[in-house]
Amino acid sequence: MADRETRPTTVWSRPERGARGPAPERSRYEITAAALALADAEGLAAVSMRAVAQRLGTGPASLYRYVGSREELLDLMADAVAGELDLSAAPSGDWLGDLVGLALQSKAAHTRHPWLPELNDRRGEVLGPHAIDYLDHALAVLAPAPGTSRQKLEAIGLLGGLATLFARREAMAAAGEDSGAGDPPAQAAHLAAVAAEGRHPHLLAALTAAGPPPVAGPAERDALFERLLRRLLPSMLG
Amino acid sequence: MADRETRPTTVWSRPERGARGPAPERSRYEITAAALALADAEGLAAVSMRAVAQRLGTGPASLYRYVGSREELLDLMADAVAGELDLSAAPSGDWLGDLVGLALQSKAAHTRHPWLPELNDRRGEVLGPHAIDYLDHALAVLAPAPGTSRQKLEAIGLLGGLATLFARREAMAAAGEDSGAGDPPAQAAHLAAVAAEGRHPHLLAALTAAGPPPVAGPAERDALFERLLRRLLPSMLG
DNA sequence: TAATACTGCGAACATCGATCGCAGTATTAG
DNA sequence: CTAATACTGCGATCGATGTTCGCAGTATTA
Repeated sequence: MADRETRPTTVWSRPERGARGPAPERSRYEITAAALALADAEGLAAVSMRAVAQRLGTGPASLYRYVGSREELLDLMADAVAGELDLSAAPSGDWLGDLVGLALQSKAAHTRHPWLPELNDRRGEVLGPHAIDYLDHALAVLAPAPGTSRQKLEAIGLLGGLATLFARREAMAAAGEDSGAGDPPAQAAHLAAVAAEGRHPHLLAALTAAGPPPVAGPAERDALFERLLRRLLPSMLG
Repeated sequence: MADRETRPTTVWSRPERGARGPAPERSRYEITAAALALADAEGLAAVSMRAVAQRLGTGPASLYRYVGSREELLDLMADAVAGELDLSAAPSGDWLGDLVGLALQSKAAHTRHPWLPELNDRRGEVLGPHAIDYLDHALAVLAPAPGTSRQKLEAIGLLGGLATLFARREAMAAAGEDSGAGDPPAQAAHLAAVAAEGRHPHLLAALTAAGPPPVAGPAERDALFERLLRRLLPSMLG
């Protein structure tokens, strides 16, 4: 009559191992690390249960003793990245500066793990322990700031989104011509060809005037990001 | 000796149909429309070649006469949404106002098609004809604005990213409690439980103080978005 | 009229996430 | 000490997915 275990919902609400049988030969951590390495090396699509299993020298079915599904593994990966952030610095009182520091760290994490946006786009994202630590830390930083709790939570959420956005744009700029394009040689050539047809005069002008290489160093990029945040955040917490 | 057709690269660089055989029974447009309807109704994951084919009353293999791969179909979908934007209004001279108008349209499109971010997160996104029209239009709007062509292209790109970001946040807020969570009941309960353990005092305080429902209407949301843009864009084109 | 280049599409393949069930092992109960 | 229990590892397998092959039929070209 017990209705079939409706759902423990998240990885973290289920115990890592039972208390009865033999000791597990692997751990969630080990599996998550393998998945992270795979994603960093070959992209998120390369993180298949089979590939992760092979990397650990076992069969795909074995992984399901540790994670309930691939989705759960992705949740673990996201939380592992959240755990990479350094929250050890105590709030300094300069909440804006502290928050900007968090944002820069977050942006750096996205640069380290370009597959993060793809991960976060899944609906119903789950907050793991590290993400919760981050949230609490950010709220601690914001304690001396004005604004309601709801405003602060929204500001923190927006902060993460902006870090993602800027990291993505910087990655694109680094990979060649910008303007929303992807592959520099092919895409730029295609754009130029289309523009040359005459129906897009402004595009043509912009492309021919593009002239000098990007030259914007990472420090400049961070500066733009920081300026935006310093302007935006106070206006959200009035 | 011809090296195996390296790659026509995009859907649009390949002719829609050959000149020899029987007339195709369907068209790229028809297929794209079916895919769009499916995505709107059941999400992007529901857009499988089989599902699209079934919706058109044919077999999966037939679709490959129109698109080279599922990826190309996704490109077509993205460009179809770009085609939903109304670019008929000529630049008014108030470039900031015109640009904000474009951004609001873009945000609305993301609200209409919640699967758009998932689409755009694929690397190497390809600009179709509608996207190119949009780009040229935005550049036309920016003609009287200060700044280099590169700055303008970057501003336009950032604009799109911000529209995506805000649309996502609004969708989350509409779907229940915010704070970066997904499923309101389960996730909020889980958060509260964790916070109650005592190690996250600021989170606990924020959650218990959350009090009144969101109440922010869509007009207010648009206003926040617009304020941000009006402040940010001029500083990017100095 | 013959050659050609296309169209529609059933059948099939590789790969994916996930489940089942069995053999083996550690814990617990009596 | 023994039996019952609840776990672990994992080969075999399932259903779904994107994609390809090859054939029968059709319109265009020579």
